[in-house]
Amino acid sequence: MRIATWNVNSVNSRLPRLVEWLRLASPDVLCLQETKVADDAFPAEPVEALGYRVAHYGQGRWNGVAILSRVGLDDVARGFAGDPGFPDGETLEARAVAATCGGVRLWSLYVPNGREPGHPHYTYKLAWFAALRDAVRAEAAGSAPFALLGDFNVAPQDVDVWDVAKFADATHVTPPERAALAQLRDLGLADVMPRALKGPHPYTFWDYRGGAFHKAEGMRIDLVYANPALAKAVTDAYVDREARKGKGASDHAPLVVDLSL
DNA sequence: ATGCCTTTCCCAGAAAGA
Repeated sequence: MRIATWNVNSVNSRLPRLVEWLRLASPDVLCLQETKVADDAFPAEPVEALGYRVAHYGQGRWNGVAILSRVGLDDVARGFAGDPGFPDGETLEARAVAATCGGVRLWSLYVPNGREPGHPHYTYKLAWFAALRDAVRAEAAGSAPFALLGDFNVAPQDVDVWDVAKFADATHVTPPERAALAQLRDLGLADVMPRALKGPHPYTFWDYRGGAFHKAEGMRIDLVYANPALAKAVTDAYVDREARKGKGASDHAPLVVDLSL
């Protein structure tokens, strides 16, 4: 079974590349983030033509997450209890969707950016992590394979950014954000470390600006956090940086995990 | 270096991303 996660930065803008990549990589399940469409505007037809079913949770201009599966799509959950919302609990954002696919429980996550330390969005990011942890605790502890996949918007370690000195006073590397990841791992989840297809670092994101991709100025912020039942089944994991090349690419590359369940 | 690019809203330029 092949599962994958990809922040596509607009599913409509990325549709030709998404269809091409589904054909090339042939994942059984693909988690998408930043679809940037409402549920009724998701371009399901070309995806369904390839044999996938779609669970989408979107809201239009921003955010939006989905799970595409050709091995079943059961018990879909949109959002989670305790989501703090932004700017308040009256305004929930479409950042989490879950489904059970072929007996594997998977969450597609788009963690809030945080903008800058001390910003209300940063406070929201940390609260969102804490609520997510509580919401998935029981599923993670079960005997069935389980994983959180998506754009976590945190680089777990200094080696996960191209130059940590450039991130002084910036989000994605602060101790509270990394502590939020550690608290997820404390649920018994393991960071499924991908191999890089080129170079030493399995980055998953390169900014559009300044030729970052060609200068290898990337970040590993798209992650797969797996419980023991899933982690022990991993046979391979890699970042498909080919998908970041050329015109019309997302600023994120897909992260692929192969399982022998 | 207060940007660099890309996307959305929708047609002008702001907001957001990370």
